[in-house]
Amino acid sequence: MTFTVARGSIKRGELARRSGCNLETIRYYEDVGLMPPPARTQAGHRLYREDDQRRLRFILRARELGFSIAEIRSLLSIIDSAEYTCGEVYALTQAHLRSVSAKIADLKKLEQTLKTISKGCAAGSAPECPIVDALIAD
Amino acid sequence: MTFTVARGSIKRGELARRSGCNLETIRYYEDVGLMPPPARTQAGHRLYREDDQRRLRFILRARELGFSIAEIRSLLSIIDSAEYTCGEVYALTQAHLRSVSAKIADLKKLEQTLKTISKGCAAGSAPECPIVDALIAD
DNA sequence: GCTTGATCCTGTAGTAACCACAGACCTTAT
DNA sequence: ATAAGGTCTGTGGTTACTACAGGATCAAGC
Repeated sequence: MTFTVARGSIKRGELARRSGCNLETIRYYEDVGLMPPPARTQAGHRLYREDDQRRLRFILRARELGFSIAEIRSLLSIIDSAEYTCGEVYALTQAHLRSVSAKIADLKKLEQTLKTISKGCAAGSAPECPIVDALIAD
Repeated sequence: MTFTVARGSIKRGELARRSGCNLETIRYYEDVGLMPPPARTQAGHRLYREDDQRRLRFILRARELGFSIAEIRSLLSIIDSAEYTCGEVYALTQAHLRSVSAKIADLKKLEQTLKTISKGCAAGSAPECPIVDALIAD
């Protein structure tokens, strides 16, 4: 007896190839509840449809934009609710934007400090190092 | 029989309080080889001296500046070598500075993208969301 | 019908940099 | 003498994956 895979359905390896996602990561997203448990073949092989592919694309893009798994879970649960409003998605996006901006500000301060403490350094062969001094000082 | 703790030596809790470091983190830094195994009391309680405190301050400051444990290990091994030269420390610092600057650049691009995709959003109650569209689009 | 190589399955362990807890032991003060 | 608090060790949890190991299944060729 032969079973044919449902029209348009693909297995995990193919989904990984198409999305550029790591094979194991797809299973991970299923484990943490971002991807729904997919249909299976008789033998237990996962079968993904068009909308699974769209959902994975969404997740991957959101990750690229620095959203955490928890944030994406929130985004998806909003979107999954039959009648989501754009305002909720907007609010989450703005919150994330604020945290990104804050991180940039922090790193800039850090960059400045690193520049300052390395300024006094001749990078020479002398054992006196203003960088080390700056790191030890309180 | 009574043993008195060596003059100036303090135990882990006191070191944590003075440095602002978490108690367990001190043990962690010992485990990963940033802090040397300290002297112990008869009962096995750790005893830290002045230079241990300086070393911990160095580590904590370097962490604040975003150096990884591995980077700090390198810095410390340079400094620990009897005759280190300032040039080596300088090189590591510059490398770190470059990676910080790169991270800033990345985050700025991200910030820009987030601003762009949320610009078209009215944050209204309509179920059409340009943010979601942007996240799904490839 | 059978073999071979690719793909798939599951569960587990590893990564970075910690933090927190349990259960035992020690110290200090009353 | 005892109670409170500090310290010890080992282990498990966190985030977002990635990488196996060992076994089952699939597709193709002979």
